[in-house]
Amino acid sequence: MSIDSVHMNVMLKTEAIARLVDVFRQYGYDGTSMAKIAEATGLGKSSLYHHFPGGKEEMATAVLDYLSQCLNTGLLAPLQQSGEPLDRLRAMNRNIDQYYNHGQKACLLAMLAMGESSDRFRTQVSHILNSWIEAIAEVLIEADFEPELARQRAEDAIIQIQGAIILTQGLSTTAPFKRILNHLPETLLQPVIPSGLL
Amino acid sequence: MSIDSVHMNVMLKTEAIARLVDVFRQYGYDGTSMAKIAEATGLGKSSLYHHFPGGKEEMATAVLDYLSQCLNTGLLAPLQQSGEPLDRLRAMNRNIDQYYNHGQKACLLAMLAMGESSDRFRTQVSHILNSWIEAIAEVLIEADFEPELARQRAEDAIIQIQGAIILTQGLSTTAPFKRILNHLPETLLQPVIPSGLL
DNA sequence: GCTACTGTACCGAACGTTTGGTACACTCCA
DNA sequence: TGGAGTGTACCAAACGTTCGGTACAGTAGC
Repeated sequence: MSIDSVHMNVMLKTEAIARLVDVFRQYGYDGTSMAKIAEATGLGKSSLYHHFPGGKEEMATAVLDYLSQCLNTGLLAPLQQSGEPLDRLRAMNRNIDQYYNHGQKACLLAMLAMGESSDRFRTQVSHILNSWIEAIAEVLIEADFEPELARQRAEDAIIQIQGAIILTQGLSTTAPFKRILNHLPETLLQPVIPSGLL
Repeated sequence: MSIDSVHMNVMLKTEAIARLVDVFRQYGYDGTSMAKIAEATGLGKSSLYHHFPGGKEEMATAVLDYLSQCLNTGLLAPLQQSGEPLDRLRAMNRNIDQYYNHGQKACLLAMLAMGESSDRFRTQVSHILNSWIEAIAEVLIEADFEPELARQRAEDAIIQIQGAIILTQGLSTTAPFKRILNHLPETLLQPVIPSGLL
């Protein structure tokens, strides 16, 4: 096998995986049939089983791996650059808004975290969520928050993003998602209110 | 048909529906097969079609109707009673914590709001979510919040609950759900901070 | 009070279709 | 010429659904 063919394979396979992301997150694991997979990738069954001997489950696993990589390069990288914490959080938000199409696109993590198939992908889902949370928490720690509070607020960020997606889909309005995303950076960096003020 | 037999039928059918709630919210719409439905209800497949001529889709619809009724009697009723707003919100929270088993049980609304089957149940899901939001908003309006802000905070409550369920399932920890639920009543009633204080 | 009829609840078995997955011969390119 | 990749045909199993039929309670007519 030459270097070129290796590159070709990787290219084509990752492109197929990239197309599968949208299929799985639109229909869920059970709702995604081999017919839909074949149509989305333009590949026949035999080709699919050639690239993914493990079948449907391996495809979903590959999709999660791909998503984890996208998370690192697209979402977390901006967080780890230099600059004001507020600016870095806003950069992440722009990517989130684009990726989820203002909350109209379902979240694959949520689809696989809930439901029958949850056990199979629990490890991967948990890993991706933790990476995301920790990346946000580190920014908050840099902004002089206590590590414990930083972790809590980072979790809150994910909670609000995921919840906003559900509400956006359930109410067929992008308003909640946009509002949450707009407030998120300032909310995360909001100073702790001394209890004496209340 | 006698009165007794009517009552028998209604009883049995709603009991079947009650059992189906957990099946649908555990496996999702696509993941719920007629075999699982038959097992959960103790009825044969053909008997199910006697009660639900519309098949699987009618069963899911019935489950959503049942859930809407449960929401009104179990969650919203405490909100509409007399008493301090804070106490009423805490009463709702206790029911939520119990119903979702500390976030370990998936939310059927979320399962049906996302995914392939979303279009079929959009109307019902939207209606249930709106009822829930409006019930919370009314409590906040009674607590002297502006209607617009009350609606926003009520939406935030649902967002946080739904997001917390996802995170709880994704991370296999009930900690986020418990923390969110504990803070929720106070957060909802937290006075608006004059911008001059920041 | 007996009979015939009706409606409801339920079931086993089968329906046709789709599922995820396999076997194998073929092409293409190094 | 040999291995990677693909198209065709195929499989058993499961899918949601329908069929024909049984059991039984209630009702009406005689």
